[in-house]
Amino acid sequence: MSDTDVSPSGRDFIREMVARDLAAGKRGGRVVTRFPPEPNGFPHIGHAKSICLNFGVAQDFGGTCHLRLDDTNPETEDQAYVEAIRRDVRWLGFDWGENFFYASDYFEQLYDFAVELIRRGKAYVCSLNEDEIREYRGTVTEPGRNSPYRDRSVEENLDLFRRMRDGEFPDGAHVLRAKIDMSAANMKMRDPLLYRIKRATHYHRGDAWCIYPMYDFAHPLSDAIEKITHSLCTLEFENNRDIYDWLVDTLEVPDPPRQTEFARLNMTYTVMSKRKLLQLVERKLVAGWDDPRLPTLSGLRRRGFTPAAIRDFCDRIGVAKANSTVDVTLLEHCQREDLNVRVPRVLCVLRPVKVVIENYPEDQVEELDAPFYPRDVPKEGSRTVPFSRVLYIERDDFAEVPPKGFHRLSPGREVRLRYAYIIRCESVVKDAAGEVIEIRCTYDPATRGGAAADGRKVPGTLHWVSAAHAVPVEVRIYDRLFQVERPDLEEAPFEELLNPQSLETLTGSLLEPAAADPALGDWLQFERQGYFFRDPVDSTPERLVFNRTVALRDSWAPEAQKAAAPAAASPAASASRAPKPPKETEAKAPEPLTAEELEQLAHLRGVLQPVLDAVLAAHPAEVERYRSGQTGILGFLVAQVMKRGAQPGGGKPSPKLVNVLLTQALGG
RNA sequence: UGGGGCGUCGCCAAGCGGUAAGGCACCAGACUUUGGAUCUGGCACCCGGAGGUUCGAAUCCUCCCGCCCCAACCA
Repeated sequence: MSDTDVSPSGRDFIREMVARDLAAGKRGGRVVTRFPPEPNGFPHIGHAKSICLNFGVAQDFGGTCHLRLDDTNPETEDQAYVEAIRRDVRWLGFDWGENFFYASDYFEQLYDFAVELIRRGKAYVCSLNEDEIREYRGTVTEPGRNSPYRDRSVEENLDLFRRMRDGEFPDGAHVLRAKIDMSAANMKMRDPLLYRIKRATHYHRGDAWCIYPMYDFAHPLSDAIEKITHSLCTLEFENNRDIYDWLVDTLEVPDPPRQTEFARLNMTYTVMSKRKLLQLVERKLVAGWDDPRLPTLSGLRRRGFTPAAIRDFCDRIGVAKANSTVDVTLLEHCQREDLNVRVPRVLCVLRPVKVVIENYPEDQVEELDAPFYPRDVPKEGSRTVPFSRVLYIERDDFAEVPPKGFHRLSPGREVRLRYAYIIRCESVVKDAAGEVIEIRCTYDPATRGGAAADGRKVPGTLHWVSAAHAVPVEVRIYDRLFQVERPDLEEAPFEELLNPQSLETLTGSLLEPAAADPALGDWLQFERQGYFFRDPVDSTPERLVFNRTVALRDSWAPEAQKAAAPAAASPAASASRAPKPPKETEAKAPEPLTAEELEQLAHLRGVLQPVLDAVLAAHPAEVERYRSGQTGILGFLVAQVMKRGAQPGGGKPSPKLVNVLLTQALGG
């Protein structure tokens, strides 16, 4: 990208900052970012925000973005997570090229940095135990006390640190600490720990090390090693920035990277913390990391969410510093928008009820033409659907006693079967329990294809399948995992918060035969239902399994609610939305003009009259709005006059006087 | 409580002293062989609150209120 893209107002405050840095000639015009996950869990959509940001900023400014595993704690990390991270970043559509790194590959350099810190008298080996360290740290309101080991000589520190590395001491015997300030107001600066002794096998380095650097030490220096220019992280690291700066400055790292924080993503009806996700998986409240109800990228992928939709979502939520929780309906909207324009429509009856067309010949089968796409989707393609005497329609599409506003089938009413015929319900057959098990209908042979030749209006169109031709499939209807909007704010156990309807498995669904063809692709829209994705794990040619990615918008659902609970709709709800009285614009006592100003005013009026007239003439709408009481717009008009009204002498007119003149001109 | 950050529509979010963008959600209507899609219109006289500066304040100043983060040998 060229310099012309360095605009003062970017898409977000981070891009603005990068643009400013570039414009100021900082960092030799380079932009290098990094996505630095710890491989201790599966990436989720919150990570996607960070991935899109880091790779996106690099892309926008012609820079590069590294993928670096921040693997400094061997106890929680695993190679399996590394694979998941690599796969998911790639799946999202980003490419780190050659720039794939492990912080653990820097352990030797990091060790050297630590030695250098000791040499400069800026780090020491502390032999307090964990509890003592905590105690010496003080509290948020009281300063800490210096460790008794703080003044060890450089030689002693060098020797001890060397022996820590050599494995001469048991775990926890010593730590390396930065020598900063035990009374710092920022708790993070009270001699933070840099290294701890930990005999654990590292998934990547094996047993090569028994001391491991802490995040606060490893992260900034890994950034420095990779010559990162902009280190973007989430808000909870704001306090850590002081250490970051202290380290790169104390070690005199050339052209040091700088850290900038942004708000992490939260989303309604789900949890995002690794701890809670892990808990859901371990307690088997979900089927695994790739459970389609989880916000993990593997879960979303299995559910049928697409990289394009997730990237679009990340674009739309923005990047800012305010903690926020994004409405999951935005994600759903992005997904529908992506699939709408490219997915074939087919007919699938999720919960079937039998329909017999009494006047349709027993053994007749017709092949009816049906396009895959509606007229507003610019794609071609069609198939035929078999029609016969015995069909199935959706159970919900029939009501013996139709609620108000019901457009579907009920006794005596007509309805259109999509691409087929208009039928009328003549009677129903019930079982012993009184449940409708069969709907008896007649069809109108003159309506083949679904069009009523006589122009008669049919209120509803239903999806259907032919009993003899339909393919049985399994359909998994996924819904929000939690029934509360903000589960992260609740203290109740998961069991009470989870949505019992988050998964409904339908084993008796019936798919039209042509739709079983895998050549149609992995995504299908089941008309009037939603977008579905062939389950990549359980679906086989013999037993098709579809996951509902997202339902279609349903403008009947809210109506149906009202119809079901008519008494609940009280007019009281609307009362609170009564029109507010217009705010009293306190007519500030017009500040009296001085005699001098009065004199100027007369003069100004003479000079400015043409300008005033021109401005008022040029902005009739604004004038109208002013006259109708929207007086705030006066500022706009003043600005217009100021712009055009440079006086002959060159000086700008006094805005105060322009204000007065305008007010008068407007009839004030 | 000391320090750091943040408060603009139900949810996100622009705004950088001169007419409160946009999206999602919601509501109404048009169109419709998906109660889908699309289109049109409606949704903040007001920016956490109170003062102040200014011709003019969401933007500047002062005070106050609320929320988040920090006292792991986690990241």
